[in-house]
Amino acid sequence: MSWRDAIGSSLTTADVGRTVTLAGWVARRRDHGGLIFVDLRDQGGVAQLVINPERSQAAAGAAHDLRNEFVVRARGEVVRRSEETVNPRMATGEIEVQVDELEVISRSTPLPFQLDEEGVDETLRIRYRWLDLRRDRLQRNIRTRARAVSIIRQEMEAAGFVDIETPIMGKPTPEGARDFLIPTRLQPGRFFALPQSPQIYKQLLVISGFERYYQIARCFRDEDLRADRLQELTQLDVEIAFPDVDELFELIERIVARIWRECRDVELETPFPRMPWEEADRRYGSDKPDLRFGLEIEDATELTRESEFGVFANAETVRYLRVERELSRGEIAKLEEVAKGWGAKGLASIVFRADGEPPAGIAKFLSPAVLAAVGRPGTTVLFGAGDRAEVSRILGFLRLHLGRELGLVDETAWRFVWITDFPMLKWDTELERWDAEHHPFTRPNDESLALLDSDPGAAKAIAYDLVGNGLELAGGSFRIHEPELQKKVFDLLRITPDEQIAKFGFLLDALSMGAPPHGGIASGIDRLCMALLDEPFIRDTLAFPKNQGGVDPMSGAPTAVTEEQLGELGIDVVADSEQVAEPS
RNA sequence: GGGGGCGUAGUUCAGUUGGUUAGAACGCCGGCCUGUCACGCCGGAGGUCGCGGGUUCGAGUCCCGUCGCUCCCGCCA
Repeated sequence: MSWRDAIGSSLTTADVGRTVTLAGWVARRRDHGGLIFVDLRDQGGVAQLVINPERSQAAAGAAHDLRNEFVVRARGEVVRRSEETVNPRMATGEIEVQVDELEVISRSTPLPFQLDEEGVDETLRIRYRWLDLRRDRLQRNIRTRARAVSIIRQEMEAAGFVDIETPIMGKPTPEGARDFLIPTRLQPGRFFALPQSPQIYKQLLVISGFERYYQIARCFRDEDLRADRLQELTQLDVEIAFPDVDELFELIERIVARIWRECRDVELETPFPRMPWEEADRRYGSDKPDLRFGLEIEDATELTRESEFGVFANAETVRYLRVERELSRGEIAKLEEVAKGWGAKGLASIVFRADGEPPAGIAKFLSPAVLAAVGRPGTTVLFGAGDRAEVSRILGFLRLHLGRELGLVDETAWRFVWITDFPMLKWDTELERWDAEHHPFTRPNDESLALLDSDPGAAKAIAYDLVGNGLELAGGSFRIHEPELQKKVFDLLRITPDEQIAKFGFLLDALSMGAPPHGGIASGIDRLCMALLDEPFIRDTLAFPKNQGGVDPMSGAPTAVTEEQLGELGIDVVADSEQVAEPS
């Protein structure tokens, strides 16, 4: 009787006394009594066996076929163990088991994709996520994430923080990201919103006397997804009374260092360096600089002020990147295309030849003194000219692009940095008004208080981000605890007194009833895990992610609902009928 | 809202200047194999080339439209 003939019934007869070799033991899972592989190929298949942790000497438990065709239960005695690893992927030859009993529990249909295959279509992977999660990589990710969260809780508890839940259904906030809205049958025509963050609640809790609050909170933002951005994210949310920057930084550093130590066996150097926002913007064109490579942005505004090149002479800012290579015309043209994709008008360049030939590109418009200042033999200089913020942004993107393209990034490095002294406001050119850089409750530093009247754009906030390898891993600020100052900032943001009361009246009330100075920080755990796990996609730090369109290909959510459901809520769907889904 | 890339078998992909019955690997099905370990060997099934239209004697290949996925810009207090 063959293995297959026996499917659906017990295999005990044919296999009693038979010796089979376990094709591998996944060492990482040894402590969990996890999966191992049993080679039963002489009977038509390879089995993956779950060892019962209580029976370390014997193989017992449910198992999956390597091709995931059968679930079997086996029982037997380990007859040989070997530390030798013959096959790096399977870790073969480690254990041999004398199987006494083998029973087929159930069988599987052929799988929609092979688990040892790379590059499987995203939608397919998410649609069959229960299979995808069987991959070693995903198993590692999810288990490591759990360990990281456990460490976070241990450290927060040890530091005396109180874990407090806040409502998921709250008040819509027109500021900031778009809200996910929730209608309710009891109040037709009215909506709750899912929290973008527990920001106001945590401030209220500190005002209540919970002077050290934390929560691992779900946050929701109805914005476009990216490789490193989710609509539904999990963050460590922290708020304290009488805040101290050093204390907050040390807390986060302690947690991050312990996570990297215990999950990656990497010893991070703490404290992390600090860099004012202006410096990050000037040197790296970013508020989340990737410090794993150099290629810093240089300034040439004054140098080229008298230039014959009108674009430079008239520009507010001229900055450049000097690449340590002579780029070809083709390469430069390609870079220009890429830069135009980011909104650049062009990309002026000069190639400084190592062989002494005269520099090519726009060199003829620049004086020898300028050329000598910016160029080195065997390099290419790429210029950005125009509005300061725009030049900074474009060259920042270009720097990252070149870092990747030219292989400048030290992939083995861990470079964390605190970015501090963010501007408090940014000018919204479209709406022609000031907008909060962080959020409207962010406290200006003492020197900036006076600037709120005279030069709001120059005001600096007590706000900070933790950046790791170019990813924003945490961010926070001190908050405004004086109702008068809060109103003043609302005024600056063009929120009318009526709106202030309608939207934030309860916060202003709370601030007026004895609010201590307070501030905090929040860290996106999904992105933290992304960095921790070297995952290029934040999706793979989650068990059940959605695709880039915000759809769950597994369940099909979001779906249309019935007329009855809509009727109860007092909702009419009036959107373009082409775009509205039919109820399923 | 905008830009780039992709869409061919269950999966990952190939498909030459447009040219006969669209290929490979893995997977699947049948057979053989008592030490395999990406097992091996023999045989087999499986494809509306995303969808619609057009050009052409002839379209997987060229053109237009459309849908989906993906990466990016905008957006993400």
